[in-house]
Amino acid sequence: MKYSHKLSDAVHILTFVEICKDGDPSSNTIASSVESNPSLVRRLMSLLVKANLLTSQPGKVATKLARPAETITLLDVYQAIEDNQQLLHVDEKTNPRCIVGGNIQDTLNVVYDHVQQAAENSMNQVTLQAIIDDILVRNASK
Amino acid sequence: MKYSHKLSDAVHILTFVEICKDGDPSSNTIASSVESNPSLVRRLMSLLVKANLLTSQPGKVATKLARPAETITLLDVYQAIEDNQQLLHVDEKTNPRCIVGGNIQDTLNVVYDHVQQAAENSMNQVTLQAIIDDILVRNASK
DNA sequence: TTAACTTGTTATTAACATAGTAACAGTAAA
DNA sequence: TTTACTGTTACTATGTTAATAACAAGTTAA
Repeated sequence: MKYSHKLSDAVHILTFVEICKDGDPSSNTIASSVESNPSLVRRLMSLLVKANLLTSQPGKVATKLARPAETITLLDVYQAIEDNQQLLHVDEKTNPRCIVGGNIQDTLNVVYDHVQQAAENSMNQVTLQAIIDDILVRNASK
Repeated sequence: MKYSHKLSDAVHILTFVEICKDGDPSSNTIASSVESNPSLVRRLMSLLVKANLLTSQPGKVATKLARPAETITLLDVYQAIEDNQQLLHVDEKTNPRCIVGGNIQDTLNVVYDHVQQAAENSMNQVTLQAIIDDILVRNASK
């Protein structure tokens, strides 16, 4: 798919768990909010648990944030979800016998790393709490 | 593809045209440096011409940069090549009747715009000339 | 003019990542 | 025991990109 929603859906899950913490944070309920299916949600939740952003108990509907929403950033979620964390990718198959083909990979890797750093810095400045607050404000002003 | 090489290949083309400007900038020659095929290269070149980064003449091997490499940035190439210019994408199919699903799209769009801006600022600071210089330095130190 | 080459474009196929779905073992609780 | 949930795996469907082929139109040289 051109438009990967994994990050957005993962943020959605975390947000839902916190905002509806007195409700029913089952994968079925969350899936109906994401308008996806429970299995997909569970797969993402599994990654979030492994990254220590969520806690859960097998067989029980007991999902909670593993730590306060103020301490979770968008970057945390990004790194938990995206197995390939690079936004830009070099072409790894260029002709090594050409001046350009033989060096451009290293050159672009450095450049792309800077772009990545800039994007990640931006992601690191957004907390889950800020996202939650914004959602609540938007909801209140409807 | 998970790893799109379009941007890298486009930079490769521009770099090749400039570095090998006294040589043969035909799509065949460039394709052998990119280790891709001439048709793919021509398609990318077509986009670069439309974006006023390259000039060419039908039927003639006469491809050149449309303007000095100092005035072309990675962002220019990115915007010329990537039809969808967003690096991150919101899930546009969330449940509007849920507090979270009904507001998270707007919330994330703002957040993602900031990330995009940070990435594009970084891309805008890299000129094609800087990339060319780096390639030449790397090549000289081999 | 012809022949060989190029660009620019379109169409088709192949490769592959992601979304969606189904299934099932294991756990918890009534 | 029955029900419901989690966590995981496998499979299918969908959609994007890479790769390839083909061809009209322009250029150059013989």
